[in-house]
Amino acid sequence: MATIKDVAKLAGVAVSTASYALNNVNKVSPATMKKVQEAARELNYMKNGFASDLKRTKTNTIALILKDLSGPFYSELIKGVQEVTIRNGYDLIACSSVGGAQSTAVKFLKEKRVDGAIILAHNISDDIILESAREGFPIVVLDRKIEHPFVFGVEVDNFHGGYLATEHLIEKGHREIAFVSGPIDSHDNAMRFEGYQEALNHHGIPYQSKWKVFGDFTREGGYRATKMLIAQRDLPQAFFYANDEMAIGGLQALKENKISVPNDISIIGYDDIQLSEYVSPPLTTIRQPKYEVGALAVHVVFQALSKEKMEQYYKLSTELISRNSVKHT
Amino acid sequence: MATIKDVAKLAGVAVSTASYALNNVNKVSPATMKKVQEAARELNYMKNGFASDLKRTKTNTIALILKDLSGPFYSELIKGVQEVTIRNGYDLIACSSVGGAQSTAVKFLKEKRVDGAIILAHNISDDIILESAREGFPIVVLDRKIEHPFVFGVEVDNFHGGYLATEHLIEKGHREIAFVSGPIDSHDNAMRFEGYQEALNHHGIPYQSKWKVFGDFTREGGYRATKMLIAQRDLPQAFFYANDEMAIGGLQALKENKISVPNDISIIGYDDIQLSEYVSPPLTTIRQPKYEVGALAVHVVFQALSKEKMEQYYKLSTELISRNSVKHT
DNA sequence: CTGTTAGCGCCTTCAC
DNA sequence: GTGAAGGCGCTAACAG
Repeated sequence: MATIKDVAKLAGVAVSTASYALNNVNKVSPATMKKVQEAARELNYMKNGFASDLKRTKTNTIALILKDLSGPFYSELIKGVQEVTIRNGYDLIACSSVGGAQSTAVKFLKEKRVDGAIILAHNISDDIILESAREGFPIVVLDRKIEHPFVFGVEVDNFHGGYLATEHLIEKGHREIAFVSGPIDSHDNAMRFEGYQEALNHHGIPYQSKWKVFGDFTREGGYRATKMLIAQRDLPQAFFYANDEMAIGGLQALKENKISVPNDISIIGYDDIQLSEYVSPPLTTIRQPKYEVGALAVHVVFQALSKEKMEQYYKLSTELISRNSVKHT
Repeated sequence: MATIKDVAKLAGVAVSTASYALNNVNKVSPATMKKVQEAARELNYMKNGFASDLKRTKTNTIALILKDLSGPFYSELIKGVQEVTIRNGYDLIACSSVGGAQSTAVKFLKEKRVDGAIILAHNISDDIILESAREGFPIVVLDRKIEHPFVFGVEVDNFHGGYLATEHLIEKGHREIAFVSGPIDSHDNAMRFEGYQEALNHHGIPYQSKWKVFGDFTREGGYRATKMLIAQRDLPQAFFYANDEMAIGGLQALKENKISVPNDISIIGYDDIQLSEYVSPPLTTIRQPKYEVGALAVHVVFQALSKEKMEQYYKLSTELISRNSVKHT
């Protein structure tokens, strides 16, 4: 690799001059400028990004940390993040947190390889975030609440979403409503569950723990949870799945047992992923403003970076999307 | 930010000792080890990743460059890349090429911020790749062919896939088969088209240019292309869409015009994206071994990095997935 | 085992 | 407008 030194030598100038010329600092004569640029081209010179970042103690890039880069769920969110990042002249890299403490994500968090981060990955511990955030390195978390002057939160109102979903089911005449839960360590899941309980409560329906089953946010999990309830021959009138993936798994289980949705049983999901519209029957669900979450999150990062005073915590609202998996009355 | 110097000072040792201790180099007594670690904890020390990369001239991370981070298509591919990368103790970052020459992707390519790259983004020009690849920085391209000692190719056999799809349609009794093309600058698309022509040819069916329409690889494009043909009131017996997204758009157009698939017309897609299975009718399509492509691509990067002698070019095969969008005869 | 020291490649005062 | 020199934070000889 050619370095700036080589370029300077070939062009017959000092390194500093070469640096100025290469960075278009208005300090060098057109003639030398040209000489340097030609030398650079000839040597196929490329600057070493690290060296310059090191010197400037600033990377101009922010990281988006996801549990799993390959999930279809994130699509819209990423788009929001990406657009705003680029519009601000920053670079965006995405990295995954698989591998926990050894993951790429943690490395980026701890080793000052980016200027800020957005996290949606509940396998990254609070501790790591707490340790990493600091002045000049703001972190925004999308799936939890952390008290720290340099960590901010952007969240959708999962409590209200859970409430909405449950109330919708109640309004359609259902009283025995199962809640298919995601992982217990998920804050989002917990809030949805609380919304569910509150709606039950508000409508005078006692909460019964037998109607809470676990599905782990995966399709497979939703399938199994549903099968289990079917096997017990004690079905509720409706299912509220804490996310769409599980609902789709549940749909499958129901179909295999010739239980018709929504005639025999109503189901509702959460997230409004793309598939939900295509599944049969199309899934009634709670839509989250994913794009907005992403866009706002980056926005917050930039605000923090420019040391503006601001809220620590933002909450976006959800919306019920009514399709055909809930009985019409 | 505390630096290693501060840690050394606080622990009362030399920087080198601190460095050794922090990196678990088997060279330092348990006592000093402990002292250093405590000092580090107390100062909330975090190493500066750049500085260490700079020194070692090696980053231990590879980049996956995609046209659009938010596309659902890449899911499986990313998984393949990710698993192999991690298994080799490397880090993976994904970045997008939106923005062309100013994109994050190009920056990473040119500025030696990673040790190798995998590219699936046809808006990155061949020139940039040619300029960037070099000894110690191998690049694997997934969507084109480039001659360069340090760029390698992994491709699925799109020619054969196109042939397979077309032949399937022909075997089901269709002779007038439209080809809904993706963007002209897409190499993948071109190969699929050639496969289509070859199959026609092989079965003695003359190719007619009126049956080639453009859909741009988007759902909207497939919808419009299909509408156009419908408006001309001169429909083929079957459609071969160069990807599933377009096929799904086409399905929509057909449905709106009360043209039944597969009774009135047969359609086949390409890619086997997740949605294809759920659409109605489920889409017959060509499956690409996406996971394998990803896994193989990283594998090639590592081989190149370890200077093994190897092929420049790999080709994986495709498979027909028969569902219900083609007439059964 | 521990300390001293020379850079990695680049940017940026500071003199000229 | 240009050049010399210091240093960003870290690693890895090398010497003790």
